[in-house]
Amino acid sequence: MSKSIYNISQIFKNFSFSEEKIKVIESLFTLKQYNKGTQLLNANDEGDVQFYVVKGCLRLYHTDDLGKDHTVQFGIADWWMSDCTAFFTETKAIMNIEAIKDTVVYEMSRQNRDYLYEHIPEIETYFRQKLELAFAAFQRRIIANLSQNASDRYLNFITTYPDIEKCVKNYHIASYLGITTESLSRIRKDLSKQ
Amino acid sequence: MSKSIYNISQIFKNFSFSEEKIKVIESLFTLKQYNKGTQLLNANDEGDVQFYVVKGCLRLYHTDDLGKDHTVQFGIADWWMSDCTAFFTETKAIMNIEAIKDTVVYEMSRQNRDYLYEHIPEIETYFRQKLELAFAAFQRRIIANLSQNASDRYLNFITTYPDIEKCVKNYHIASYLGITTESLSRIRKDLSKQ
DNA sequence: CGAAAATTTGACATGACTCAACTGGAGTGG
DNA sequence: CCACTCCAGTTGAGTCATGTCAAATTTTCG
Repeated sequence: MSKSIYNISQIFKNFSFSEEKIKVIESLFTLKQYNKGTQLLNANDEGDVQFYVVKGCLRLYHTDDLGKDHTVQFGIADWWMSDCTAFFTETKAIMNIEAIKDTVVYEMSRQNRDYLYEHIPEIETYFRQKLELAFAAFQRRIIANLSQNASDRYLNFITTYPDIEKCVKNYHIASYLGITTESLSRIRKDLSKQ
Repeated sequence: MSKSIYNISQIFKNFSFSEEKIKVIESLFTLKQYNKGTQLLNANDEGDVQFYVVKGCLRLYHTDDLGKDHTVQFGIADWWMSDCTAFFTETKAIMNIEAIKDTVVYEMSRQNRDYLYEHIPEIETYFRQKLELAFAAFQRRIIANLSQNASDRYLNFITTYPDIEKCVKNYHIASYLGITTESLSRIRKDLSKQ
């Protein structure tokens, strides 16, 4: 059996699983490599897969009726990413996921997740904790969206997620902040004056 | 022992717990009644309590530097409510919770939650599922905030949460949508013309 | 009924958008 | 090494959605 340079156990580094359990988990995750620009999920697909980012950067976004993109989340190393409405409620995807850098992921199907929940209870604890932190972060994002102007949201973003800023184009940041690229450009100009 | 008209088992209606387990759970939840206008949580409090709304309506909101309120969530019957950043990361509260109607809740401390996770694994499944749905809803809320104008967000809100609309003042809705009460008033006027 | 709270209205200000044009850099090929 | 193209980012002028502030009106409730 060939040994990958990537290892499942890094995902569950806070849990000490036996070799045996690791093997079970390994058999239910699929390691994949996507080139920059590749779509991993499209609206109306079955959204029955979750992605764990090992390396690179993914973008989760919604395309509205006018064809405009709106970025919901970026995903870099050690983040999980999915259209949660589709994945959790077993409906078709309403969002898209694309690789905005060459990216290595582990994919896990909903079916395999259910199997793991049943056979390795710690997995449920792991995902419960991940969800708790992600949900708390989204509550804070809602507050930022409601209470800050575009300039403050931009500053908030680049200080909260400096690692993401390095990966993404300005037009991605604009789409995440809910502003146009032109506005972001003007904001950056104003900030650089001071 | 007096029998309350409220019952823990309604919370876990999808789980069939033994009488014994129900008793354990019951001993770890505190039934409380709050009058309209009461603060259940204030920023800088220990945010180590979660509220399950039995009846009434709660509002989770953030107060910014200028003293303005921004509503993160409303909670009506069968919803859980907390400052998740505080509750999950064991930090001080950054949000406030108030009763906007006379409200009956079950309170559960973080400590009691941990006890339950350890002794009744189904509880972890219950909260994992609740979190999944709540997180998916927040992903959709982010999309709405990014892609819709104020009028569409208002229509979206009142059709998605008609039960909440009945409970809350227009200025609460405005604060949830991220607009002023004056703007909401004008939006309602325009919509009523058609 | 009367006071306080909530909502509406008007006049004006402003932050962000739109559209179009322009700049600059990265790559490509002759 | 230059010319060309493509993509990302910037700039300018005008517009629009929403905010601000003050006042009027309506609703709620003791």
